[in-house]
Amino acid sequence: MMSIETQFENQQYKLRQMLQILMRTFSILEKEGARCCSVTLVESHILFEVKRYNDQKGTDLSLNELSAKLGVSNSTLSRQIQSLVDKNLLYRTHYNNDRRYLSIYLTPEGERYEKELGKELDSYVQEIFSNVPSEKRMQLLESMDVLLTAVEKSDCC
Amino acid sequence: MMSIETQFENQQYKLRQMLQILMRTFSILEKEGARCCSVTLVESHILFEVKRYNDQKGTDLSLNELSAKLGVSNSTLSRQIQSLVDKNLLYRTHYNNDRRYLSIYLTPEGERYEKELGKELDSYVQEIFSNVPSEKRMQLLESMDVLLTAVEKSDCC
DNA sequence: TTGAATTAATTGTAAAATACAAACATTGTA
DNA sequence: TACAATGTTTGTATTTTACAATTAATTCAA
Repeated sequence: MMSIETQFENQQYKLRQMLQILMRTFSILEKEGARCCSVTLVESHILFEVKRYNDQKGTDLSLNELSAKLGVSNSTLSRQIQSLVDKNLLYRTHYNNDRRYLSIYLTPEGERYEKELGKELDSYVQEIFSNVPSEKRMQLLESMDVLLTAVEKSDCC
Repeated sequence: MMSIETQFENQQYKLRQMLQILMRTFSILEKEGARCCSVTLVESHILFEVKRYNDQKGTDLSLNELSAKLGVSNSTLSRQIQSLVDKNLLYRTHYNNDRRYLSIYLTPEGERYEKELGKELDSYVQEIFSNVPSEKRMQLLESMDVLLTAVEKSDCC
């Protein structure tokens, strides 16, 4: 009979393994989806995050904030943004109240691309979701929500 | 009142978004964990996958199989493996029954590294899991399992 | 109010990762 | 035995990346 502590450790271990496998699988899908829309993985992450941030917060995102969210260095991000500006997918101007900061937001074409990318990913997720027994679907969504909330509460993330 | 179809679409959309955010967060943790153990992200994925495959299947992994699992080209993987062999973390020999294939497996030191990496990630997951209400934990584990099973069934993955 | 310290972003540079195509090695087959 | 097929490696060029130094804007303090 396992002790409560051991059970807890096992659960964590299992969760970690599942997360690892899931992450890898999904990152491959993301790469493929991005390829289809002729952007790189990081570029797709930028488009996604800029869109999400603008929608949710109603304000623009600075380079510093974005690089922290994406886990890349400022210099890398600066060049990636340049590339997206060149492709006419992003606007980048200086924030008027403090001209050190950037205001980054999507061009109309950037919006289209972001939507396109999302659809590409949705089609993968659709397939996966269709393989989830229908009686488990609500539970899955709820659990993912619980997990995300926990992630947001955690200092490590 | 939403139609059933629209509800279904919304669920997928939500699942996709949650997966995207989760993936990004977790990949940053993985990067950090790998850094701590002075390997790159891809190297850590190699160690993880080789270990997992050997444990589960009891046979060694070929380069072709591994590159498909990790979503990188053969040439990239070949060099990454070389680097891990140089660091004495991987063995790479030719499979005797068909000497075209490689047998890849962890050295004792590789095993230690893999375990170390796992612990690093476990500590992150531990924190996240501790922020999941205890009455939701079993459900979360079950849901992740369901999701993984669905992923494995899906052609796109 | 001016100059130093602080903060945000960019750029110079070098190293690492990556993919494609060609080459190499081994095995299967006509 | 020749040659097609399969798995891996290597040549090459491109891309990505980070660190450190630089530039630009702001804040703070004497």
